[in-house]
Amino acid sequence: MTLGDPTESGAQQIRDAIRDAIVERRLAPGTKLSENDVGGLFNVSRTLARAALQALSYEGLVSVEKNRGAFVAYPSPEEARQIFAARRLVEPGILKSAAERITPAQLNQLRQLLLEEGRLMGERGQSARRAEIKASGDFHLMLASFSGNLIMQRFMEELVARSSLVIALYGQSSASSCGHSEHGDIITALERKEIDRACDLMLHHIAHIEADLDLRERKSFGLKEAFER
Amino acid sequence: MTLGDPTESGAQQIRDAIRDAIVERRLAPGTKLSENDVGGLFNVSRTLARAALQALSYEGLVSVEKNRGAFVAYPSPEEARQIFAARRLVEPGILKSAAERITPAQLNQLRQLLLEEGRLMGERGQSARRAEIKASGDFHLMLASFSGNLIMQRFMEELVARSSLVIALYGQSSASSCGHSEHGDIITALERKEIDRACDLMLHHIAHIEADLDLRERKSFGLKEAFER
DNA sequence: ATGCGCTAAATTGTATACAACTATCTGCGT
DNA sequence: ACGCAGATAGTTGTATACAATTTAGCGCAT
Repeated sequence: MTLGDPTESGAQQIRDAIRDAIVERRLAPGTKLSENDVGGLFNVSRTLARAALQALSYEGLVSVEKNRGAFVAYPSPEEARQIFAARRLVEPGILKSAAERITPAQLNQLRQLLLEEGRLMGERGQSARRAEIKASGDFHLMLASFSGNLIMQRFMEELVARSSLVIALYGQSSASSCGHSEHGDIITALERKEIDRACDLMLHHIAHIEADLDLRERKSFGLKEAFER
Repeated sequence: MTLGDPTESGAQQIRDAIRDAIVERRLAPGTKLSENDVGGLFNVSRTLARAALQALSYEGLVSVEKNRGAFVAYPSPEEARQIFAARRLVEPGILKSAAERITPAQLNQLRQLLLEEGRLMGERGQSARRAEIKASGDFHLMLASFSGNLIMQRFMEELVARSSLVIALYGQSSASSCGHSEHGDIITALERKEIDRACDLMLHHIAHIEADLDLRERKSFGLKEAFER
């Protein structure tokens, strides 16, 4: 996706690794992320670990409490509501912008992603489930990248990542696959240039995801288990 | 010296101070911000200076180049266009959300801000001009805060701050005062519960600001600027 | 002068050291 | 057993030290 810097700095790599772990739910909300442990895991000093955690806090994925340390964010129900309100507010506009400039090749990319998503839906197991979560988010991110607006793209990356946290906390297990057919419907509307309909479908899609939320407790992996393979 | 929020860490204070300086145009785009200088200015070590600069880079106000240091962001014309595209995409939704929950007291706050803005417009001098810029941005930020969505509020803070940079670079001098009456029109529409009209006015307002920009590629500095620092 | 290669100075990248704070444990008194 | 003061260990906050890289300066050949 972003091929700006060929060499990602140390802290950025760590940030990305932890973010993936959070988004793919290997790290549960509320998990403590001590600077020593993080640094130890990646064989770097606390300096870089700390920088990575700070970066994640700017994205809303980690909350750092003064003199107490960093934790995987544990969004409140109100926060969750605001995250989805933001998505409802923003995604139709992104979709519209993307629809105006989308190419057949890009439509094909979306179809391909949908296929992959469907394939993963059929499989069982934690790892397939994680990949499915990621693919589902990637659909929205790909649309954002097609909008041609890097700022909105980055904002969507933040919203999708935080949504994953919310779903991890409050989502019901069967919910995540619900969106699949809706993704397909949106693509179809895009192919037919029915932009308003696509926006409408998107709004309903987001509403459906949100409607499936409910309070729920999840058990967490420890930090070490999340990264050892 | 400052007996502010004790939870605000040193790095955050420095970040806020530098951000204010950038938004109020006391620091010109492209200005080098060396960690030593920043630390020296605030009597802290490079550690905190670096953290503050990193934070600002996440907000898009500072660009850090690997092994080269941090500079006040110098948004390209394309970046400028995307910033305003993002605002057009987002602000109508924010306005709508705010309109649905706004109270008479809050409408009054907006009126008050408008008054202050008008007062500053009359004055001359750099400092009044900076205050005017700030007040103009505060109008949009206040609306965002009335939307009740903290995430959108933070996003708008970023967009308004970056807009200030863009206007500093590409704005024509007489332009910034244009928006004043439009702010008033939007408030009036809000008072009359004409939400769609308010959104329309907002879109035109943003378009007007953008239309006043001279988005020509200024790839190279003038010779004078290139050597002074 | 202009351009090139080299050395020296300055700046950033990362690790370590120390200070400040928090959390945990211990031992005592009740 | 319970609660609490104080010691102890562990964690974070900040400063400093060292390594890696860039930038600036200088001499030299063309």
